[in-house]
Amino acid sequence: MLTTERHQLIIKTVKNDQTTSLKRLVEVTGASESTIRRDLDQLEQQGLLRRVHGGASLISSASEEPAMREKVTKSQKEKRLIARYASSMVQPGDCIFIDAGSTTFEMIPFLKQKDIIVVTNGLDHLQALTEYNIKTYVLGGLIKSRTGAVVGAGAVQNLQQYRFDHCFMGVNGITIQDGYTTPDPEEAAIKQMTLQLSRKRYILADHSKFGNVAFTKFGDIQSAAILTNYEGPEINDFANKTNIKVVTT
Amino acid sequence: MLTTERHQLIIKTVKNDQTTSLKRLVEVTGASESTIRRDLDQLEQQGLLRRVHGGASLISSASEEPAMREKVTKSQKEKRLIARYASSMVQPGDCIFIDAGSTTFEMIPFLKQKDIIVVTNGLDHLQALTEYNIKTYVLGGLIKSRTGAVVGAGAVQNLQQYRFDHCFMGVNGITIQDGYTTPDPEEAAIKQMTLQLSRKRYILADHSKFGNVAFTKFGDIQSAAILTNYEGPEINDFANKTNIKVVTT
DNA sequence: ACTTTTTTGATTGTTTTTGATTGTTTATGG
DNA sequence: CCATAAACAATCAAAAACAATCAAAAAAGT
Repeated sequence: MLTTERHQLIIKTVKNDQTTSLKRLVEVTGASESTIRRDLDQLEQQGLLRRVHGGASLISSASEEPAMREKVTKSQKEKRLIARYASSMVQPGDCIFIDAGSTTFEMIPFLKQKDIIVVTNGLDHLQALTEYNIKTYVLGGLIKSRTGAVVGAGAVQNLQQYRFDHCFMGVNGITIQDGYTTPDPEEAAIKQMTLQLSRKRYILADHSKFGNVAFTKFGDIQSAAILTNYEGPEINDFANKTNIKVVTT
Repeated sequence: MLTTERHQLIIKTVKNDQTTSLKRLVEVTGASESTIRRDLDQLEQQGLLRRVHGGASLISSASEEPAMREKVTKSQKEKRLIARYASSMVQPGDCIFIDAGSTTFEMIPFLKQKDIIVVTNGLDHLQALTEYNIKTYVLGGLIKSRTGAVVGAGAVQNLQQYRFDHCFMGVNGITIQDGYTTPDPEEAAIKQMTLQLSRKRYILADHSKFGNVAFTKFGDIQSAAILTNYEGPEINDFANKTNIKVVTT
């Protein structure tokens, strides 16, 4: 049986039974426990079901959109890999900031049951965070409708009441010369302030971000550590300036 | 039987019987007393039922708080009618506060192209507001995952930087004696502060809210105008205390 | 045909869940 | 008020489920 076939079968079974035991899935598919566990991990990552002790259940909310969830793109896989590594930096009890953006969004499933406090300016993140029962604060301020991010002077001010163990930021451009850059000055202001308020600072950037320069700079290279999957030759130049972790698997 | 399944079964049984003995739950689920006790602990923690000596009962009505998605379909037509009238109070250029909750949510489509600024503490409102291209500020603070509302001390503080032409609030209970009440003290604090910051104050309440008293009071009857579809005889008593508009069509 | 990569299932030790047992608290009837 | 029984919380060891690891099998690439 093909992996994708098996995934389909699992989803179908869970949909049908509302909640299904791992043993039953082993029976239905004929695969081993290990394989089913791996499958459930993946399917949960894709938001198609929820793992529970002993099996799997439907996603709690009625927001099940079987066809809506598109297939995982390549860049999404890269982002998820980086996000997974980033999440491993987070320890129980930490207070962290998660920036708006698609890369940082991928961190959320990996933060489940970490017993942490999250502050974010990404509206898309909120639903996911609360669904995973993660204690979440939203930054107050103007909503930039195009990106679903909270920005503006009020947001910067609101931010200053918090202090973070870690912050995880997205970025649009990284070069040695120009540091970290992003198109929107409003969002840059948030990022800049967040960097100041955090003990440990991480930039999440897939390979496509390297060598680009966007409109607004929000930090020098050395102002944060870089988590990436970029393996180009210039990596060493960056490594001389700051911590950089290349995530490959 | 999976833990999740058993939890579902317990909730279903309690909902059905209003109050259930531990022994009965042992029979129904086939689990041991110890397990059921642990389950009840957890479910009580989640606010889904209340433990009593010998078993469990439904959450008492005063602090009951139906989850958001249950509320939506209930008496949506009534709410929409009230919400439409409420929206007609809003003039171009106004800055308004829209409270979290299903009734106020219905206002949003009627605010399209009004050229206004909206502040809200309802996460569910945000997506709708931005979709209608309404300039929106979100209140910063802790997210209460059950209702999707922003609450907490930070939120109250954050609120104080704003002043509103109008505020539109939901409510759980209205009586002459006890004024406006709501189950959650945290949300009540937000409502109370909002009332202070607004020039014109409106409570949106369908008929089911009249005569109820919830746990926390956030205002006297005269502290806001009431918009409702309730046509009972006591309406005149309320009318003596405050402005009340009965929306019928 | 051979190497490399991916997938799979078995095995490991660890964590979570469970039911029995303990002694303590609470309700109730005399 | 006391005695008694039921309900309770706390503890513990067994069982189930788990994540992590590894080598074999399958698939893909050369």
